[in-house]
Amino acid sequence: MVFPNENDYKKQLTICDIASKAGVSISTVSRVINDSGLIGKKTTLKVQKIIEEMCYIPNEMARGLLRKASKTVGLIVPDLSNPFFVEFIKSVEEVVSRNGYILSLCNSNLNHDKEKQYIQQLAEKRADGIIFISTFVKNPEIILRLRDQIAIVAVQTEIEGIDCIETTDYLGIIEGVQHLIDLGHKKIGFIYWGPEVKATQNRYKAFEHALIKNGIEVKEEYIIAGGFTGESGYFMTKKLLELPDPPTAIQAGNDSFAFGAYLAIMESGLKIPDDISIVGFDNIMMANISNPPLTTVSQPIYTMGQEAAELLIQNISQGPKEVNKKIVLPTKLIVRGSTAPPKGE
Amino acid sequence: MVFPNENDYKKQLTICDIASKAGVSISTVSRVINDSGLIGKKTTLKVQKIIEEMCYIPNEMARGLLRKASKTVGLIVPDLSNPFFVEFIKSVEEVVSRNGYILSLCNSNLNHDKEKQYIQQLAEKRADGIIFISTFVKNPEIILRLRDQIAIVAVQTEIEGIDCIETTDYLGIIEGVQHLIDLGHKKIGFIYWGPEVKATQNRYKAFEHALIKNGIEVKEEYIIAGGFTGESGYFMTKKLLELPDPPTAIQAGNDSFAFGAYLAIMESGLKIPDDISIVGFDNIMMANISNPPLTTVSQPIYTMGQEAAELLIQNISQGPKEVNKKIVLPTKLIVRGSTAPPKGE
DNA sequence: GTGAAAGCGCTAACAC
DNA sequence: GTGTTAGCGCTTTCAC
Repeated sequence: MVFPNENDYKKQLTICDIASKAGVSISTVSRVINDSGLIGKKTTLKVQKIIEEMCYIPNEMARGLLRKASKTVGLIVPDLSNPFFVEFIKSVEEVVSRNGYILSLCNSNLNHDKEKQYIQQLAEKRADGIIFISTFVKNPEIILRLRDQIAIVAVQTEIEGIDCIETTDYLGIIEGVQHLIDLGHKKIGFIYWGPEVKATQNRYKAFEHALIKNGIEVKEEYIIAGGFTGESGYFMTKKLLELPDPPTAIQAGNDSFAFGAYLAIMESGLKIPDDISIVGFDNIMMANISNPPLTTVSQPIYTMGQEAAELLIQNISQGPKEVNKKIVLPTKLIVRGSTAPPKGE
Repeated sequence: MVFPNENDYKKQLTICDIASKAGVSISTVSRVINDSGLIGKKTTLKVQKIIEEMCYIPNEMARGLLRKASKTVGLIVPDLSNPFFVEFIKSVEEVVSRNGYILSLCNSNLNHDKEKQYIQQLAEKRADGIIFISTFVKNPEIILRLRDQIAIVAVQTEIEGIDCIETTDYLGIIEGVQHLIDLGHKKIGFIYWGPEVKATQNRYKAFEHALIKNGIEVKEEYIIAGGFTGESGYFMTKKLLELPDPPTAIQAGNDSFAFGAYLAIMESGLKIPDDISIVGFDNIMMANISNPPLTTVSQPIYTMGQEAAELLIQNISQGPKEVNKKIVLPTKLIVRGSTAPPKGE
């Protein structure tokens, strides 16, 4: 180690060093840094020059302690291997950083304990706000209690008393399934995360709804839950294909699963959409460039991130409100090349 | 607003509240929280119960001010739309969070000013460490100066005096290009970020080297730089295809560009690999499931992230060392379906 | 215009 | 075992 004394490393310049070097008081330096406009031009210039020369960097922790703000917002996502969340992160990061905040990224991996631990950590760090997307939230009380200290926005996760960004995903799934039915499909599979995740539970109900509305029996073996990793779309589809009477079409709970399905189908020697049709959900970038291009239900990913971040920042500056806000964004079916009538029609 | 007085919101419980409620001193509470083992069982239990009941959350900013540690590490990436970086982030996040740190994600978008601003912000927050990957780093002095205060690890970016994680990417590109040459290609295009980014500059040199070694002329019009957004692979390839005598094969600087190339080629009605061969670089997940599967040079993405994070954490606890460490990880050509001999061979 | 001084919430000697 | 006290680096009244 370069420094024999552990404390020499980490010895940082403080406002006092600048003050004494400049021959002024620390309050003067502080005022210059925060350009309060109260300090004379000459002093200001002198202090600024010394700060520059000595490479002084203000300590945001000390500042934050006093101001009760950390200029940090946390973002808790369930799965980094799903491009949908990455595009969401990207748009949140953009807004947040433009407003001077830094993003703390927390990947819960759909693990409830990890999620809880992250919330605790963010609270200890006194994050100014937290955005959740598609989470478990088994214990909403934890979040509700934080609400008085930390601004919170939930995306695709309805929590009583918390502002949220939703989409018309219920209708979206119905549209997707209806498209399949209109093409002539009757044996339709559904692959999704599972009922534990609020965001997808809703989509399952929509799937059921669409079938029932069209007088099609809901077959339990066509519904596969439990996709908690990146490749689960692949495994869920394999299960579907191994069925004695496999479905002729699959509605996926998200595009990531749809592409997992692509792989399983390619492997089994079947052709999309000739042998089997696929409808995705989200409309991630890849949906457009895959082969065949994916028919999917689009969600306005970019707008969702933007709205979430803007709402959060607004909440940070205004404190908790009495009525909680809910923004609903539209979904839309986009027909591309992965859907066709079933064979023999 | 719920709270008429702005200060009531944000009023947080402190160690003092707990102490007075428990009828002990604040140091006792502090000791219980940090389970120093010095406090009697009965007192410990009593204090813990009160902390639980009152939902007290320690203030990490106050703690950090004293301990000179923020339990935060920053990660600066150039482009979130490239899956390579996302996989990298994922593996860094995993290691970092397992060690009790929180990840501050900074997307520079290959913008030099933004990168600089992020570094400043992370320094102000007193991040315990920073990981850079494939950055500009126009002014290494800034980083070098921070080195005494903040642990730093650079990935695919050599900076004098900074620990780094490299791969044999020079050899990797040579292997990729050699594969193309061995197949019979002589007209080979190269699409990459550009010479400003150190990580890719190196790959360009390797490309040149491979051609020269085989006695093939380096044609300037076959080398396209300037891919700074997600879709640039697409645009760069279009330029290549519009040439009067277009290349029969393309070596891409990364897989993201390779898939942009796929799109441009599909659009122009050509077939991969029949009409044109593509070699990627990175071996992102998608390379395996694309159609055709992408021949590419793999980098051990997951290991790179892991090694970077572990090295950083080690540096954090040990302080700067005299000799800087350099870890070199292997690349490997993976031949899949996107390469074939040129037409008419 | 500028300085002195009182904390922000916490940890860690140092006492007893 | 537990309490007292002195700061960590900064902002912000309140003086002058």
